[in-house]
Amino acid sequence: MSTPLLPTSPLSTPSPRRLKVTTINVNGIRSAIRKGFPDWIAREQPDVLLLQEVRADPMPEPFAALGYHSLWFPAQKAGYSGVALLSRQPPEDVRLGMAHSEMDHEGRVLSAVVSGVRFVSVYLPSGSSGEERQGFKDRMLGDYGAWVSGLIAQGLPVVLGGDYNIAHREIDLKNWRSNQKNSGFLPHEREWMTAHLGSGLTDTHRAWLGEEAEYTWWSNRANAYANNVGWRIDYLLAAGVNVREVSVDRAARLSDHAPLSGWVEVEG
Amino acid sequence: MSTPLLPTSPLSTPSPRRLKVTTINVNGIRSAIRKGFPDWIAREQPDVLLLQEVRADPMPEPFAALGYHSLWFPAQKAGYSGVALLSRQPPEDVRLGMAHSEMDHEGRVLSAVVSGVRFVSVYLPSGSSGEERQGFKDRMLGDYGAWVSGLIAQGLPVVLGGDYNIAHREIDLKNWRSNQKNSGFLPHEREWMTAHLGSGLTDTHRAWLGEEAEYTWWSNRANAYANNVGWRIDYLLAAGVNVREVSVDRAARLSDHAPLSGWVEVEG
DNA sequence: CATTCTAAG
DNA sequence: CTTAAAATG
Repeated sequence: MSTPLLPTSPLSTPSPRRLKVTTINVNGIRSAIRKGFPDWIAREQPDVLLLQEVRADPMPEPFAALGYHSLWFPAQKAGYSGVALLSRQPPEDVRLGMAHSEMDHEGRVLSAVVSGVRFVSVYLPSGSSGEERQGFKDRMLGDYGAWVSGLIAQGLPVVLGGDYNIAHREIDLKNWRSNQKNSGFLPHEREWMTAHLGSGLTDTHRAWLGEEAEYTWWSNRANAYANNVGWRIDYLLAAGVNVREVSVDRAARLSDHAPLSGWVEVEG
Repeated sequence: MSTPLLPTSPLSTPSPRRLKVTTINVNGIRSAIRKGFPDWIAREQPDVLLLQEVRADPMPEPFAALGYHSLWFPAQKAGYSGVALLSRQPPEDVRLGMAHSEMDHEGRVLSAVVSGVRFVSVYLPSGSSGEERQGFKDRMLGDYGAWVSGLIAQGLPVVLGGDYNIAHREIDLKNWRSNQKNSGFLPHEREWMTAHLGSGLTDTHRAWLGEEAEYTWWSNRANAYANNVGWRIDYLLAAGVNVREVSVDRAARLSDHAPLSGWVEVEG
């Protein structure tokens, strides 16, 4: 993972040619740790981890022992939301939040530069608890989309990983017909997602895996996981950089979401 | 457990000559059920069960299937306190509470007559969370003591079972020296207990088992149970009736308290 | 259905 | 340390 083939300036940190990135909604970092998250990390060796719904205050820390720097942006309300970023290399130009009081009070966006790529961990609101939160979600989509456009315009390659709480297309959930009026598959949410991708982002999962139905989240109710009644609501989106070998680890069972990983090709 | 040896009037319910009574602080009836309380009941076959800290709203009901009538007196605050009485025979002259708004809002006393004996399930307040609750406990001790005296004066035999949150004597807790300033072993609490017993009640545990150190509660902290660092704060007290074969089932592990049982000798 | 936090003991 | 409930997903 170091770069023995290329000369590096004496002062620069040795940079890998490619970085493995994983995004996962952990639905409580404590729960994920109990379910073997540290072992999973030791096995999979991601260079960058983007976590959502950390829901811990304070953040538990078995990650330093695994060799990671860690950034953590909790919600103001204890036990709710919160995102984190773990990286093997020291993160640079760290930004906690997106300079948006409503999003930032709920700990929904955190970003930092690793190996010249800006990584973003994002957890977009759920609208499933009712009208009020759906309205909030809708407003946040607009503001977040604009913020991402601005980020891309800054010129650095960008990798966004997180839980968008939106399935984009019919292929992205098991029962699309019965969910057309449910939050997460509403027509305007899908249209927003199309526009978001249109702002210069690649849906790397689709780009690598093609038109296969593959999900990243299964409800805890009924037997959704066993019956593979799932939704693809977690994304790894990229601008100005290639992400290859994208994969969903359906078997991990670290939370109700599956980890989504890929290899980011960085400048040597 | 029926009374084949004595003639009964045709209209009366057949009465056993003696009743097995058990008192236990279940620290959450749902938790106790998970830990095998129904099996314990099926094995031990108590005729009357006096439960404290039921902490359920609504009361779960696997007890009808075991052949029990059930009475339940919850606190106003969900998930807090609450007492219950289960009996094989239909309970008579049921009294929910002790006509004392503070005690009754917290679901601390419930009583009913079974086989001519008045059984009381009582959960006296803990003072361990601070001054305010200690003050409350102290006031309740006075009022409860007076209420019991009145009950005894009514002439029916009385069996009181419950969590008093007081260890009476030095023999009643492992570390009496270090606990002399802690709620549950304060001098004035111990004196109240002496006076309470003096109002005509027998501490049936001591009467049957003598001066052996035996506890009914072990803190969940540290390794109190394994090290038998316990307190005797649960009692089976009797007035006007004999209770024999009193025993503590230390091995039951249905909650942080042990069930305390005895045989009540009733009129045939 | 699963999670964390809370209050309480 | 353990519990039940609350809020949230």
